[in-house]
Amino acid sequence: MALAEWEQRLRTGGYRITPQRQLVLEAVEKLRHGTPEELLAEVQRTATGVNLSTVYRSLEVLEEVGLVTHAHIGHGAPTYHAVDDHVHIHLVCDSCGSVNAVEADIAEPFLDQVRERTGFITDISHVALHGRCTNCSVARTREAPTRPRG
Amino acid sequence: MALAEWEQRLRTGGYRITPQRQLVLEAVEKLRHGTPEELLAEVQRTATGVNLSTVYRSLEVLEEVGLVTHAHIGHGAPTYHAVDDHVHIHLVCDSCGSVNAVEADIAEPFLDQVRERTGFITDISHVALHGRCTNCSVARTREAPTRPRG
DNA sequence: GTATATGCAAAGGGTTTGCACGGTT
DNA sequence: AACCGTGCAAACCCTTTGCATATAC
Repeated sequence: MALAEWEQRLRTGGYRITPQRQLVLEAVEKLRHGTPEELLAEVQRTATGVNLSTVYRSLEVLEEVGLVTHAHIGHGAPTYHAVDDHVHIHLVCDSCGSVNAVEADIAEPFLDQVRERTGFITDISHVALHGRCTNCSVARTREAPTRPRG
Repeated sequence: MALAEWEQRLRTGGYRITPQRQLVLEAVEKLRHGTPEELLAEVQRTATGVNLSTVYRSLEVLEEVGLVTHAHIGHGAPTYHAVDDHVHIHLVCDSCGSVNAVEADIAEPFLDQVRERTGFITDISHVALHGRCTNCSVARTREAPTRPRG
């Protein structure tokens, strides 16, 4: 039988096909985005014996062969998602902690300019942008908002 | 005698003037940018007894009253700098780890657009952007570059 | 004198690593 | 059979916290 896409990718990268890697990939696809801990929880619904370090190692391999990516949203663990997912920029409010999103393509002119000036090719979705959401910037004109670390 | 600017700021914020806070602030200004560990080392050139947790607490207070800010550049500790410093965006290469910078104001049109669409006010210098520097994106057309975690 | 800051040590979250065992090829 | 991948436990980095003591006000 024909190998599935993900199997091909692993093979081509010189990696083996293992149940753990398959489960981690399926967890990423099912949850659409998740931290290593969250993915472990999902994986363990099927296979309780899987270890957190295996999830980390699997994610590293899956990312290496282009099946998943990760983004840094909050200050904690990164979130992983399947590569075919819709690309967006996360906007994290340093005041209330809320997370909003905008289409990544509105950054294109800016990123083109960065590349012209420096040659740097930016993966804008890799890290969330920080600042103040509408509510908190309005509130700020009245009184100091809450202040989580940034 | 007149209180220095930094003393005023602390007072106004309801904080006390302490040698530790002064030393941490001076370390930030001297190094121009540094991680908590690096700042501790600098502080300890003058006062060996100062503790790392005091540096963290001092930075938090100094940031609260607007004397310092921090930015997330690499994956490790954040770097602190004086508020009057030149504002720039850091560009971190996920392939070779190099860090470049561009003027923050080239992002203005983009950030205006983000605000129009979402109301979100972005502090673009707070987190470094990730991607590939000139060298590594050229090299990539020939062979796979090194791959530090992003 | 009283509230705040500090030092110390311990704990915390997230991640990586060494090693022996088990599974894939 | 050879090697890669896994589980486990320990270690790691960075940061926060509880508590007793010291210090700025």
